Amino acid sequence: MDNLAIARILREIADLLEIKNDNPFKIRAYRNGADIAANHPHQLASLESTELRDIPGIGKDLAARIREIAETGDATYHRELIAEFPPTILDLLHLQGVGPKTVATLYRELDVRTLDDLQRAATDGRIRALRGMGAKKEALILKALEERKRHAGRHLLSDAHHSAAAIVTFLHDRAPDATIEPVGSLRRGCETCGDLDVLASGALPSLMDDFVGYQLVERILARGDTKSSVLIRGGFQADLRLVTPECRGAAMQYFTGSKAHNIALRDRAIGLGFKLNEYGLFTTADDRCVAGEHEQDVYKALGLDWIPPELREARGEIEAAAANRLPRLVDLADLRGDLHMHSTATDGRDDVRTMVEAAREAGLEYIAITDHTKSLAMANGLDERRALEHAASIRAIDAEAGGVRVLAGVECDIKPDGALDLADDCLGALDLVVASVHSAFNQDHQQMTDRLLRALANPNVDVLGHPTGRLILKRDPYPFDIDAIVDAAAQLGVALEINCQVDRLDLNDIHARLARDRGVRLMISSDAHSRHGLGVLRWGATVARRAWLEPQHVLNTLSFEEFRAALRRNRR
DNA sequence: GCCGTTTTCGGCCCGACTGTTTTCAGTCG
Repeated sequence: MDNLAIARILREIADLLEIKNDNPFKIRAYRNGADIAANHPHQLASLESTELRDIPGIGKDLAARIREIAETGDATYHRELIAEFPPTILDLLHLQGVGPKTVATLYRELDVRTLDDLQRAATDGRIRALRGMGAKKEALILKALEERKRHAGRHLLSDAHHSAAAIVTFLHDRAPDATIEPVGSLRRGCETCGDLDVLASGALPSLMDDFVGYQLVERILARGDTKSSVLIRGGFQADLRLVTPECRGAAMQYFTGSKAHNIALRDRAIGLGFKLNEYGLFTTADDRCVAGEHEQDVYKALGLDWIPPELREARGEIEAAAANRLPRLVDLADLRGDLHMHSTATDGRDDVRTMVEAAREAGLEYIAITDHTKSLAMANGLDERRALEHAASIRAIDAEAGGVRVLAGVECDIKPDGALDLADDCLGALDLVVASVHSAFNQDHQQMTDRLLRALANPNVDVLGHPTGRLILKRDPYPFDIDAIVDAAAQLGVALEINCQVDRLDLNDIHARLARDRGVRLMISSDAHSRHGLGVLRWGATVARRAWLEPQHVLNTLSFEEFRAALRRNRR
C-alpha cells in the first residue's frame, strides 16, 4: 500500500464520519492524517507503529489504522462505516455546493445513493420538497451534476503522472532493456488527462501479460500483442502499446499527438511527398522508410526542428519549427525563486525556517513568505499588526548569514468591492504583495472585472494570485474580462501568477500565452502550504512551457537582485 | 482523534455568503 492509497482510505473515513455528523475534530484529525500520508516523503507502510506516532498529527488510533491498512489493505473501521452508508454516496459529497448534511438528508429522505439517483430526484422535483431545500438548491444540484458530467473520465495532470509513473516502473522492472515511456496528453503536459497512454519498445510480447496482471488493474478491457487496455484503480484507463525499436520514434510522435498537431504534420508530409503514420515516415513513390527510429528524425525529414511535446497543439508550432523560430522554453531548472508560500503563521504546516530550508534543498535562491490576511479567518489570516510582526521575524531570518534570501510578503485578500484586506501603509511596508480573490466568487462579469481592476490599481499590488480562481475538474473560473485584466496588468506592471497547485494551474496555458503576448510578466509560484509543497513548481513550469514562455517572460528566473528591482513597487 | 499537560480532560480556525427562512442551517474557504 502506497501513501496515496492510505490517504484515500483515511479521507473516506473522514467523509463518512462527516455524513454521520460525527465529532468535527475527529473528522479533522482523519483528514489531517490523510494529508500527512499523501505528503509524507517516506512509505508509511514501512514504518513501525512507534515511528508513525512520532509524526505530529498521528496518534495511537491513526497509527493503528495505518498499520492495519498496510498489512491488510483496508481498515475495519472503514469497512464498518461503508456498511452504514453505500460508498457511492461519497460521489455526491464532491459535488460543488453539496455537503455532508445534504448528502445525509438526501440518503435518509429520498434514498439517494448515486449520482444517477440524485439526477432523477432533482429532475422530478423531489428535492425542493425537502425541508431546507428549494427550487434554487435543486437547480444548483443539477448544475453541479452537469459540471461533473463534463469532467467525467478526466484526471488531474499530477494524478495521471503518478499513476503512469507507477505503471512505467512496474513494467520497467519486468523488461529492463525495453524503452517504456508515457505518451499522449500526459507527455504534452495537458492540465487534465483522460486515458494513460504508455509506449514500450524493445520488449517481448509477454510484457502484455505483466501489464494486465498489474496489481492495481480492476478490469481488463482488451488484451492483444501490440495493444492492451485496462481499467486501474482510481478510475484510469491505461493503454499499453508495444512497438519495435525501428519505429519507436514514429510511434512516440504519433501517440503523443495532439490530434490536431498530427493532422497538420501528416498534411505537411503529404505536401513533401511522404506518408506519415505510427510506423514511420515513408516516401509516397516507393514506400521507403526515411525516418522512424527517432522522433527527431521524423521532424527533421519534414524540414522541422524537433518540437517539444508541450507545444504540439497546432497553435503555430509547426510554422515556428519550419522557420527555426521555436521558443527556448523555460524549464524548471530556470526557476530561481518561489514567491508564494505559507507558514504556520496562518494555514501552512511548517514554520518559516523550515520553509527556507526546504527551498534551499530544492535549489532555490530566494523565496517570499506570503501568508493570508485577516478576511480569511479560517486560515487565521494576519491583521496589520500581526503582518508587520511576522514581516520583522521573516527579515530576521533573512538576515541570518548565507543561503536563501527571504522576502516578507502577504497573500492579501481582494475584498468583494476590490479593496485590499490590509491598509496601504502596511502593504507598503512589505517586500511583496500577492493579491488574490478567496470569497464572493459568484459576482457577475462586470462586478468581478471592476473588482480586479480596482485591486490592480492599488500600487502596493505586485502580482495577482491565481487570477481566474478556477479549480480544475471542480469549479469554473469566476466570470470576468480576462483581456481587460491582462491589459491593465501590462500597463501597471503587475505580474500575473501561474499558481502551481495541481488543481489550480492558474493562469492556464492559453491565458499565460495571452499575457506573454501582451507584455505581461509572469510568476510561477508554488503556493506551498508545507515544505513538501515546493515540488509542485514542476507543474507550473509545464504550464509555462505550454504557454510558449521563455525565461525572460518569467520574473522568478531572474537573480534575486534583478527580481527585486523588477517588482512593481521597486520600479520607477 | 490529537495534543499537551495545571497527568486526565479541555481545546481544537471562524467569517461570509446563499438559500431557505422569519432567525437559521449548510457550504465554502
